[in-house]
Amino acid sequence: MARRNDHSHEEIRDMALAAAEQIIVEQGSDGLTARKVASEIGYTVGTLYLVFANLDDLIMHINARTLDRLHQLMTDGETPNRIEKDRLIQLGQIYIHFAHSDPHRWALIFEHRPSDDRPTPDWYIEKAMRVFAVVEETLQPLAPRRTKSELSQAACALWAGIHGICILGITQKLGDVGEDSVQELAKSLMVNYLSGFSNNQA
Amino acid sequence: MARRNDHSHEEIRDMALAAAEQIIVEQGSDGLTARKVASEIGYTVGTLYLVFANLDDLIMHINARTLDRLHQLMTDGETPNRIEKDRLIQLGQIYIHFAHSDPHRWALIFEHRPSDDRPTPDWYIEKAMRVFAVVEETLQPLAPRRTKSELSQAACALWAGIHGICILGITQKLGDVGEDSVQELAKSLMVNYLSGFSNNQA
DNA sequence: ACCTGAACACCGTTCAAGT
DNA sequence: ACCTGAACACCGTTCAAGT
Repeated sequence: MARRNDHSHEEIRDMALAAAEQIIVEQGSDGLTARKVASEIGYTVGTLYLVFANLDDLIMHINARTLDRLHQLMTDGETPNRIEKDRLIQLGQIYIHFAHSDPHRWALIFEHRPSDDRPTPDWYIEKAMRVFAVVEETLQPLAPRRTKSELSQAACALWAGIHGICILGITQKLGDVGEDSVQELAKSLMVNYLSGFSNNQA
Repeated sequence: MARRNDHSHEEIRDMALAAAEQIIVEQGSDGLTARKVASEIGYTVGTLYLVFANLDDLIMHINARTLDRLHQLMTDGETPNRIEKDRLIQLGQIYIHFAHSDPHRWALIFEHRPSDDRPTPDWYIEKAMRVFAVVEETLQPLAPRRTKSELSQAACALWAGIHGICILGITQKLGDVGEDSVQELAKSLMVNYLSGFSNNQA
């Protein structure tokens, strides 16, 4: 067989991504193999390598979609009149809920480590930054006298903190705690951190 | 060939762990395979399965050693006269420095996810708790009026926070920041969190 | 009794050869 | 031109068979 031309490369790409995402959601990253993705879309493995550089490339594109969805969730239902502090806490809640409701796709983002020879592409970094920027913008009104670099450091510390709680919670490294406990821990982190960050500004 | 009896199973176990750790340190977890470990100690793959249940079991034992070393680092050079707040910050520094100086072994602890059918053994959980207890004990004098459960929640939030910063720092998810920036972020997290946690107690 | 090594069921990745 | 499918170089894990 050969020369089927049933689908354009663009179409094959989208089909492969959709199939890969379904595998990830259902079985986690251990279940994702090139052969499975290929057979799911009715092509052979070789075809996948016509469309993606390798499996890492495919994973990166799944992660890009995941970041887009997360960004959507974080900016959706934005209620500008809300008190800023609540808005920040809400962002944390959204993140944690996202991680719990879609643990495999969420975990995939952090399982991927950039190798030395293939550095993270710019389009990917940009998507990651876009999510992060939401936090930074929300934090700003809460400490108006802080410099831009202080704010971005605070957003970093805070978000990494939420993320760490999420990880240890989901991977059960803190014992068998549910989403509610994780939410509480995150809230405690944010409230106490903000108390220091907002009050002690120049 | 067969029946060599050059080493007891105990000895083979130790040799295998040592060889595996060297591979991890030098090549990271991707480089760790049962065949490599076996050939490194002069036995065949099969022998490894006489001594470990599987590769996961072997990794768990490496992680146990890593946790022991981390605990050692955190309790070594304890200077009781030091101000408590500095001691806590020092713990954070030790953790971050540890992660940076031994990134592969550190990462291995968090790459391992407990599967449903093989839950984390008690002896492992105990070792993880022992590290965590150091944080909790150090935190206690800083907020003497907090309840035990508030303290343990705070230790959780704080430590998970440090850990999150560490992860995002080392895996370059915050851009290409060095150990110094990570240390600063962690310090910012601890100082601001403590400010809220100590001052707002009943 | 202790260990081997070959086998099984998989991988990611490549690329000559079919249509 | 487009895709195949067989090949290569690996995996983790098992277990009959050698000494």
